[in-house]
Amino acid sequence: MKIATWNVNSLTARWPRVDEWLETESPDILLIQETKQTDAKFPFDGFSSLGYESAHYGQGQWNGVAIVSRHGIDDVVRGFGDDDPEARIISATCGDIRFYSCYIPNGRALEDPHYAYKLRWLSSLERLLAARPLSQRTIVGGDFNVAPNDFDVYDPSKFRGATHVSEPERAALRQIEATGLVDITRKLNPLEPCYSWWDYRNGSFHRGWGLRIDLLLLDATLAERAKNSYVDRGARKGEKPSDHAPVVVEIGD
DNA sequence: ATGTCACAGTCCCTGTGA
Repeated sequence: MKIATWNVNSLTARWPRVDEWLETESPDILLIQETKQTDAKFPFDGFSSLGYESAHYGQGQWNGVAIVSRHGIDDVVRGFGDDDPEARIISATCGDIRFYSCYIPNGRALEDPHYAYKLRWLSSLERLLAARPLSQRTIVGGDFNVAPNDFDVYDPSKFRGATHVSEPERAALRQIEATGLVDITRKLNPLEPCYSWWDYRNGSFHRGWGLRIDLLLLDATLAERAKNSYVDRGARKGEKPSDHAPVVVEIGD
């Protein structure tokens, strides 16, 4: 089983790259964030042509999350079931695994109301995941907009006082992991940074100025079966790339 | 370098978000 998560930064703008990537890499499941389109615009037929079923929680101009699967999609749930107006989480069962595709709020700045929203949102995610059945095989993937540790940041000195690295959001992420989930890319690559996002500005990608903020969290059973995990940096190159690269995990039977 | 990309509306530029 090959599973990937990818913030595509507009599926409308990125469809040629997503189409090409699915043809080349042929993952079993792709978790998508920032589709930035309504359900009416979502390319269900395009995914179908590639052999995938898909489910989308779209909003329009901003946000939007999806699950694309070669193994069926059942029991789709959009949002937390609270009053959150933004389309940032969709979950579904594909085969015998429950998948969650998440786009955590950016936060903007520590003093911005959006940062408080980010912390509330992470708390909602923790509650949701803490309530899952112990027997449920689970994969949570997405753009967390949190770099778990300083090793996940190309130059921590440039991020003092910024979002993505603050202790409250890192603590919130640890609480999520404490429900029984493993950050599989870091577990399997303790010595490689594995950055997944590079700012479009400043030539950041070519300078290696990245952050690891896109994560795949696996329950302990799946984590034991995981063989390798990597960032597909090639997808960040070339014509009209997203500012994020796909993060992949391969799981044995 | 405050250096780019994508979106919608004010609609071929500007403001917002990332």
